[in-house]
Amino acid sequence: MGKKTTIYDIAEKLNITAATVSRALNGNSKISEKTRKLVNDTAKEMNYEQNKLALALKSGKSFNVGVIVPRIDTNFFASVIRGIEDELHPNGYHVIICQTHDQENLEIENINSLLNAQVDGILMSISNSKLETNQHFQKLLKKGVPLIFFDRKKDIAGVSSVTIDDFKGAYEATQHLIDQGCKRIAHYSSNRDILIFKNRYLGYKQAIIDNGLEFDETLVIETISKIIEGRKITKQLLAMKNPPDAIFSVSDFTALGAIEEIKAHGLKIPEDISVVGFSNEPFTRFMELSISSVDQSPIEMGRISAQVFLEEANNSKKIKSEKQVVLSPELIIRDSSLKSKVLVDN
Amino acid sequence: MGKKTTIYDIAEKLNITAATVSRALNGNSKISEKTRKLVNDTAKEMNYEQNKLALALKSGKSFNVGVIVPRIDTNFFASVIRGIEDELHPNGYHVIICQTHDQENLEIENINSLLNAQVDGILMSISNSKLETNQHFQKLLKKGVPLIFFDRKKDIAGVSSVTIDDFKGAYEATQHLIDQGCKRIAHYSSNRDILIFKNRYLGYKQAIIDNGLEFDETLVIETISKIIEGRKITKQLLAMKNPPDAIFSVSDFTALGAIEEIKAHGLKIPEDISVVGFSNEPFTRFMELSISSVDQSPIEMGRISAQVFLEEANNSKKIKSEKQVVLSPELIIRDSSLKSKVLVDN
DNA sequence: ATTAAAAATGCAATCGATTACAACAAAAAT
DNA sequence: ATTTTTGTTGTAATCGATTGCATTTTTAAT
Repeated sequence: MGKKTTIYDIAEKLNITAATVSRALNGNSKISEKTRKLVNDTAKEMNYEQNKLALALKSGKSFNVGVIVPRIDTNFFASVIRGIEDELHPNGYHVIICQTHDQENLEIENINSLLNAQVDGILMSISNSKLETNQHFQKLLKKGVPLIFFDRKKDIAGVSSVTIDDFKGAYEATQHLIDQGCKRIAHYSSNRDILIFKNRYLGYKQAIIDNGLEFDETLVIETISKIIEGRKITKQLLAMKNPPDAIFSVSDFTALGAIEEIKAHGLKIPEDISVVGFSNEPFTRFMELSISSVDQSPIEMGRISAQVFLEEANNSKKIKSEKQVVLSPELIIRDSSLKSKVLVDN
Repeated sequence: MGKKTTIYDIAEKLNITAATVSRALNGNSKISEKTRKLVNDTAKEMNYEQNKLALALKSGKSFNVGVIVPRIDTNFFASVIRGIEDELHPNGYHVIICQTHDQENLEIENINSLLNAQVDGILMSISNSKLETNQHFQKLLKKGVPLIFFDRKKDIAGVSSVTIDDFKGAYEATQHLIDQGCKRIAHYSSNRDILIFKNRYLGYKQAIIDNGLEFDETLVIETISKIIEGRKITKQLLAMKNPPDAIFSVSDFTALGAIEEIKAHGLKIPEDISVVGFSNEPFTRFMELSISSVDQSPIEMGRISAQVFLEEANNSKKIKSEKQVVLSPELIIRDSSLKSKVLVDN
């Protein structure tokens, strides 16, 4: 079992001091070319590897960052994490993943746990809960640990964020439906205490108003992102005396449920009812009837979040920079909402 | 900015030694009830939090484990990681994620990097490459760092693994196709240097032979897990003078490509050609034409991998236990391969 | 050949917690 | 009252790397 070699081992072998070895290895101070080469060579020869823990203890930096998401096994979050990883890894950082399962107590636990692990920063998407406390975030700020929100953010002074322009995404999706001739557009929403869902609602509403259509609050339904829920509420809508001729959903999953239910009723998509989802989950692309959706470029979101973190981490601690990056969403028009192919092809 | 309080701060305030504080906090030695309570109370009062880095340096344990996967943004790996997380987190461990992008050099880099970060163990699925070196794994073993393979494993003495019975999964899938009356079953394979793909191939072959069908090597095609590749090779197969009447693919993605291509040729599924995939990716379930597939229970796989790690980590280091856990796959029969619904419903 | 200036290296403390071992106190045994 | 035992706490080293300051060596200048 190979005991790890330390700088002391190298020092001993070379009859010099660990301090010299350290400096030589780091190329920092003024060390003679001769000993520098000597040290580097013997280090290689002895298979020396810097002990990051000792470094971390001394410097107070662990080169670990925490990432907290509701769950990891959805394409969106997995992709964001991938983006973060891709950006951070070349910079020597490692990513520690935590899941909240959308429970705020787990969110608090995770933050404490990561803090305890001495992470250099935390990137997170807040959990879906109505609790109003910000204590755990304040704790981070007080300790000077960089905190970056992505996607699901909260407006907190001193906290940077990377999101997409949800208002715009929703506005464009709705405008697109209107352009297709739709007049009664339903909106499948979610917990509007969370900014992204609120903004999507507002974007939808504004597009309706700007186009001189009637805004009907009964067509706005708050639900959760599950296929079965999409079916349920669609069934209810279709039973109305005056059912909608389009659906704009904040979730691809409820959009899928809607499509299933609409088909089950023998109605045609997009002719009778057009559907647009949100998130551009992979499955929307290769369905038999592909689903229009709003892309959030999750990998990009992850990369940028990581960049924002790196900036804050490298900044002189004094300057509390707060950066709000807003990415542009991209409406992906597919079968489920495209009535007039000719118009687009031209 | 709250400077973290250390055991020295507590010691100073209480006019005792840091050693005593440490002992009191850990409840280990024989410390008088009085001082123990006193220490614990003031610790709480001063918001003391143990510095894990110092502990890690002293003990050599970081309570971090590394997880290496080809990529994180696929449902299978994301789900495995979720299982690992769910199991490890309650035990005080954190998970550090690395991706290889299926490049062996990155695999080696990641291992070194994790080793450098002093992880207490590594759980991984090997990268898809034909390189024959095991040096980086041997290095881990030599250092006594527990290594656990999941899904994509290699047979290395001293390394535990958690996989599914790929042979069985493939055998059952093929048997199912035969039961449906298929006689010429193609097999979309992948790099068979990787055990899981080799075993799926063998399971497929055995089922063919056991049922007295002709085994035709030209129907076995090695490819990579992409929709477009599935389309390509399917196009070739359909151009044969004697095309297959079924396809068993080691990947849901190539299976999807096959389905697209078959439809494009005006053939019917499953009547003309039946299709079964592998992995039970979420999209297979809610396609218009749902795809039969073999479920690998990824979350379970992750959980068990984590459990195996915990056992090894807690074992007296001397005993080099090697554990091979094999989970049972589950064939999920859906539209793409079910010709005779009546038979099943009865 | 001396001395001043510059370059290279050593010394020792530090980061925060743990733990043999020593030392002291209090209680028990003689 | 003295010794032994037991129970508590202190001392100091350790984990591995970094770094301000002191010291030595080398080079340049007089």
